[in-house]
Amino acid sequence: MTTDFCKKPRRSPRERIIEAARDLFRRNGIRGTGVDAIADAADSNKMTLYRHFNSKDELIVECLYRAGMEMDGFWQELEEAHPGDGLMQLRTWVRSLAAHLDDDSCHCEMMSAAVQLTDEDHPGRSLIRTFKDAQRDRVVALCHKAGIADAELLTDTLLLLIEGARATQKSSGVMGPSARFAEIADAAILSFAKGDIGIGRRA
Amino acid sequence: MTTDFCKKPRRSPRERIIEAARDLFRRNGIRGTGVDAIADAADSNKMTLYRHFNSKDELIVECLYRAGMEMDGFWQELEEAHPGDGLMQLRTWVRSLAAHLDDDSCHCEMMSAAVQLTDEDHPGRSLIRTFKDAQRDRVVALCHKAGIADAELLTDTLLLLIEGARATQKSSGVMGPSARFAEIADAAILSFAKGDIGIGRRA
DNA sequence: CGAAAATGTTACTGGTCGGTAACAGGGCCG
DNA sequence: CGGCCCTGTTACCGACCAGTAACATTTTCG
Repeated sequence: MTTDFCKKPRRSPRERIIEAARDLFRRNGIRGTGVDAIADAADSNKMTLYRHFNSKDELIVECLYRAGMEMDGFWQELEEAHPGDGLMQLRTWVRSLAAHLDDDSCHCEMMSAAVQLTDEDHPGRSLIRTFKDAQRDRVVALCHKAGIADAELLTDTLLLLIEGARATQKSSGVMGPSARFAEIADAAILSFAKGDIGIGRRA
Repeated sequence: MTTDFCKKPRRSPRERIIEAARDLFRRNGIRGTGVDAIADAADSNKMTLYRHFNSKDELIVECLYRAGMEMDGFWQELEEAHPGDGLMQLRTWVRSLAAHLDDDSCHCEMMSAAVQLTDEDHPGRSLIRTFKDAQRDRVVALCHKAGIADAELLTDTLLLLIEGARATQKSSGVMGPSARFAEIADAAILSFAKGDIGIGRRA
């Protein structure tokens, strides 16, 4: 029996493949990543990959699903951290997103996929759409709970700022407009919370 | 001599190739578009393409350059339409961008390219960066001329909203948050113009 | 242990990719 | 006219792509 004191129980090939795929998709793009490279990075092989996923597209969908689940988990953490305090959840959400804009590993898998999956019928597109709609509903509910008058308007304002921050970070770098995202978004939240019915528009 | 009453002087192969490339890049993505398809769509051939561009990457850069030039031309039109009136130029700019969010042919070539050109050293990336920096400077100058107190902050707010609207339109559709972009952005401009020093924050 | 299930290895297919060589027209201008 | 430059055509290259078949190995678990 060999010493196994440093043997970490390796995750299943399936998990390794998904994780490797997400990483490569982020770094090299979806179309720029071949299944061979994924299998290799996962320390597995192409056959095992195709035993778990009928096609590369199916793997793409699974990756997007995981990304969505992670976001759902984050929403849950926010609720547990500030139970019932919608305003605090909103502000913490924004602050946390802003923290990810500093490094280059921007986790905008949904947006990236939306740009790269040009086929209108790609199954990943409906998943993205469903996730985004659900996220919008959730933020609207949170705004309502926070006592925001026009919850939908603040929601759309924040969603535009967030996606804009992610996109701008990719094109203008970390010192571009996205550097002031936290400041701008938080000001918007506080403005609406104070009774405004739009950016700087008093009721 | 044949009747040439309907003979439109065809543009040069070079122009046709660039135009076809931009169209295909928009519709099928950069990596999803092959040079054969470009040459075919341009009603030309691959050899002529490679006589004008040493590589596909060089063609990509030219396409991005054209996109930037078109934007520059639009800024010029704005100045001519509302000479000296920075505030009006800003608002018209926003309104015009919003008008393009309704159809699916969203002209976010820069953002799309920034996502798809994953190679950090791709020559297109520096072009995008330079263009975005110049655009930011221009908007800042316009805000100053419009008498905005914190010109930089309004600029970054607008840039985030704009890029966010484009990105959101691709992931959430035309009925998503981008549908209210014009309303949100115009409110931000008016808020800053009224003396606010941030979204809803009075001096 | 022993069998079944999961995983790994090698080699292969047909197709597409970016890019090139050799050659054949075609319009323009002296 | 005759030469020249631009354009078009065909065929090809090596590399990579997604996906599969056949077989060997390891892991899991009754």
